[in-house]
Amino acid sequence: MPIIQSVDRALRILDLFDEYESELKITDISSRMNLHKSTVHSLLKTLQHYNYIEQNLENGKYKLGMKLFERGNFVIHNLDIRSVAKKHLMELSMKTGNTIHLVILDGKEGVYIDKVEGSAATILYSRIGRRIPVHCSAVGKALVAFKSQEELAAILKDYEYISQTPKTITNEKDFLIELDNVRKEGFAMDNQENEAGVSCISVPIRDHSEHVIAAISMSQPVHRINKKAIKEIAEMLKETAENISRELGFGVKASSI
Amino acid sequence: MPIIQSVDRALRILDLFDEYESELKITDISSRMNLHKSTVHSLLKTLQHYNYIEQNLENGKYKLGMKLFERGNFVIHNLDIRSVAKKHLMELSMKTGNTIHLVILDGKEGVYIDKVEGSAATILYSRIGRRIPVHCSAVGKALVAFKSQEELAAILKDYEYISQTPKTITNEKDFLIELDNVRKEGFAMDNQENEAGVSCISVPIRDHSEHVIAAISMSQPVHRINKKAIKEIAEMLKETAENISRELGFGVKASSI
DNA sequence: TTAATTGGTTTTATATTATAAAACTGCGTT
DNA sequence: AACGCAGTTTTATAATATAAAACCAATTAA
Repeated sequence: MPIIQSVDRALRILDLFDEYESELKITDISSRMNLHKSTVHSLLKTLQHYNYIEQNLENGKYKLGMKLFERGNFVIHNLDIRSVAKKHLMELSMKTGNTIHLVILDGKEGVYIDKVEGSAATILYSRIGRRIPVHCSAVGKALVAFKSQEELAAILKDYEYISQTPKTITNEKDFLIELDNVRKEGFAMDNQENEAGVSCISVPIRDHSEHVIAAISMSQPVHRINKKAIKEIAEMLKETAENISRELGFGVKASSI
Repeated sequence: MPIIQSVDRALRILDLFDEYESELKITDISSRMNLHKSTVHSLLKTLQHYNYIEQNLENGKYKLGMKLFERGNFVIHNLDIRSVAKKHLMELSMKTGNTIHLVILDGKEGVYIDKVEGSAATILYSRIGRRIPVHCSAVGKALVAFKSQEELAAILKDYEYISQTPKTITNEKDFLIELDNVRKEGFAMDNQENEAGVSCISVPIRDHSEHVIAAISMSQPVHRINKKAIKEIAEMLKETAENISRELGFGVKASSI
C-alpha cells in the first residue's frame, strides 16, 4: 500500500472546505477527521507554508489558499486544445466524410493548428501552420465575433481588408455587420470570400473562462451548399464544438458574484 | 517545528511542474528532489488518489490533476468583493474625506453593496441595497462599458431611458457614444445626469477572469468639479480599483492559448 | 475581579510509518 | 537474447508523525 498517511490526511483536509463552510476552525477539522488538534495544527501549518491554506487572522480560522488557484489555472492552461479536440474532429470527419479544420487566432490572423482529412475530395488547400485572414474566412469570423469591443477594436485597428475574390468584404462597416450576424446565428460562414467555388462554415470553441479560444470548420464546394445543407452542417459543428468546449472546462462552475 | 516532511515534499512536488515541463517522469522528480524513486512513487500515488496528480498512461509520465482546478475555482468563488474591497475603500475615503461607493450590476441596474462615509458633507443620497439605472450614473456606465457586445445588447434590449434631470442621456445612440468614451478614458462620469448639482466619477473593478464585476465611485458637488479635479479623482480611483482587482486575482496568470 | 470556557500553539516521548535498498516487471533497443 | 531504462513492489529499520499534556490568550460567566 503506497498511500502516505500524512499526505493523505493533508489532502482530505483540503476537501473539507465547501460552499457552506469556506472557513474552518482547527477543532472542527480535528473532530471531523478524528485526529488530535495538535496533529491537525501541524498539517495546517505545513499546507499554509506553501499557501495551500491561509489563516484569517481576525478569527483564527483557516481557509483554502491562493496557491490552489494558481496551480489550478496552470492545469487548465496545459490542457491543450489540439489533443482534446482530436477525437471529436475525427468522429465528425468520419460521420460526414469531410475534412475538418481546427484554427486559433494569433494576432490578426487565424492559424490552422490541426486538420482531419475526410474521404471526400479535398477542395481546400490547407496545411497545419497556415495562416488565414479573419475578414474573409468563416473561421476568422468565428474567432473574432465574440471578442470584447476592446479586443476587436485592437484587431481591426489598421486592418487591411485585402481582397481575395470578388466576394471578399473589404471595409469595416460591412465586416461589423457580418460579425453581428455571426453572433445572432451562432455560426460563421464565408460565401466564396476566400476562394472561388468554396464555402466554409465554422463555429467557435470556448474554454473554462467562456472565452472563444478556437474554431472548427467544414468546407464545401459551393454547388453543394443550400439553406438546408448549411443548417445541417452548422448543427453538427455546434454539437462537436460544445463537446470539446465542455471537455476544456466550459461550464465547470463559473465563478462570479 | 511543525512542518510535516512528507506533506512538505508532496507539495514541493506539485510546484515542480511548470510551463516548460508540464509532464515529468518519476526519475526526473526523484533526482530534483533528492529522494529515492520509490519514495517519490509513494508520494505521487497518494496525490493521484485524490486527483491532485494524473498519470499519462501513454508514456507513464505524471502531470497536475483536475482537482487543483476544482479547488482553485472554489477559492476564487469564495473571495467576496465586499470584504476584499473594504480596507481599500476606507483608505481612499480617509485620504480624500469623501464618501466612496461600491456597486455591482444586477440585471439592468446597479446595486450599491457597500459604502464608506467620508468626513465631508454628504451630498448624495445612497443606501446599501439601493438600485440605480445604468444610463444616468457613472457607476452604471463603468459597469456596462466593458461588457461584450452580446451582453451589452441584452442589457440595452427594451431599455427605458428614463430622464432624471435635464442632462440625462435618453437614447441608445448617445449612450453608446458615451460608453466608447468610458472605454477610451478608463473611467466613467455623470455630469448631473442623475441628480442636479452632483457629479460622480467611477472606475471598474475586475476579477481573475478579467471581467468587470463591480465599480467604485466618488461623488462631488458640481461646483468643485473641473478638469484638474476630475483627473486627480480618476487617478486615485483607478489606483484603488487596481489594488482591489489584483487582490481578487486579476492578472494572476491568465490562461489562454 | 476572578474563574471558567474555548480555541490555538508548543513541547515531548514513543509507537507508527515514511524511507531507501534491493529485487522485480515490462518495454524498447541493440 | 541481452542490455538498459523506467515504473512498481516488498521489506527492514531509522526517522518522524502522532497524541498527550501543558501553555497561552481571548472571551464569557460568576
